[in-house]
Amino acid sequence: MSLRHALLGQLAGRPASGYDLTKRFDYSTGLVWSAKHTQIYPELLKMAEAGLVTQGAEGPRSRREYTITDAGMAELRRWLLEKRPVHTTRNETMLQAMSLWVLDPADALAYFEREAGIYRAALARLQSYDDTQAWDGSARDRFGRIVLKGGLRELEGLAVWAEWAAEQVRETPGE
Amino acid sequence: MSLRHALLGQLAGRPASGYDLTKRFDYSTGLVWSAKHTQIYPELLKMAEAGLVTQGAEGPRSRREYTITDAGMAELRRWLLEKRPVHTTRNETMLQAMSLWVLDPADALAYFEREAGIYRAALARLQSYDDTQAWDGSARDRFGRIVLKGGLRELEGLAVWAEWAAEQVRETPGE
DNA sequence: GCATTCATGTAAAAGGTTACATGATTGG
DNA sequence: CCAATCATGTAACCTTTTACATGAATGC
Repeated sequence: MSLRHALLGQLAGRPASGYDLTKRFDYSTGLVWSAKHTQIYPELLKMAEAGLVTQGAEGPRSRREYTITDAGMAELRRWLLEKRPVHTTRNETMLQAMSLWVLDPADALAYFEREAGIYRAALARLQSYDDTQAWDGSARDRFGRIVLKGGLRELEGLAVWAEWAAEQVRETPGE
Repeated sequence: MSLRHALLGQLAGRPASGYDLTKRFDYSTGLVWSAKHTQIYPELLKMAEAGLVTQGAEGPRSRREYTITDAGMAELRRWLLEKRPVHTTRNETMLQAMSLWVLDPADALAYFEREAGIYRAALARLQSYDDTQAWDGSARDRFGRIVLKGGLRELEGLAVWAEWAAEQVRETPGE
């Protein structure tokens, strides 16, 4: 139930609505975990039922802000201390890359070049997000920064890999 | 429907049984995509119905080998050429890392140290797999090697990141 | 003979995506 | 006034995991 804990982690910082949280899953949090609003709204309702969050007063356009409770904070801590993270990764680019030998080398080359471009663009986008962030020295900020640096490193690694892969295909075109 | 194409990609190299494929998802293929036998067996049956693979004669212990058909190869190529890979990643370690500021610094430090150890161990395991592989010069092998190098790079990046994160926590222990 | 590995499946539950649906507020 | 954005939700479907279930062959 990682989505629940992802939401608790966000709400531990400050109260937020489902809409706010959805937007965050589109950029900062989404770097690391993804979720759609169709999954977030029902989950927040269930979390309120379970007493992990409380619904505040309704704002304009029936905006509902959720605040984490003591029980919610306790559950978040329990998850961090007890639940070992799952390390299985899913990388659809690398999954496709494994099978590219069935294509013409020119198509495989185009594949890696396109992917390299996508990774470079994502890297540039995240870099500029990093640059525009006003980092205070709070603990929350420091850990946010640690994760962001991890994301930057990861994207750069993938970009370099895709570029190297393209080079490999270029160097050995025929069988 | 990535599982279906992951299986087609494997079968494009040589025929295999559900059991063989399951084992591969535990190490080589599993680096990039994961699946359990409970998902693989029904999927192979559906793929046979769809004419993408054919079931060979039964071996000992009702072992069933599947061979890719021309239609299966065509579908694999179509997927590689037309389906853009999904780039959303899920990294539960980084998801937890975002919230570690709610814990005592000592617990956060222990978290990163443990993760660094896990990544180093996974890296060593994959490195030795790489070393023991007898790479021929075939196209299939070359692309397999490209993906393996990508996996090594990724794991090393994560190990270095976790070590750096631990260092960050050590350097700024209090608020 | 017995433990391990090989080998295949089903069913229920959980997690996640896509399609559908609605309405309020803000800014130009 | 009108477009864009804010804001919330349901239902159907697909994907993935967990639990249950069974039996044959191999190696010691």
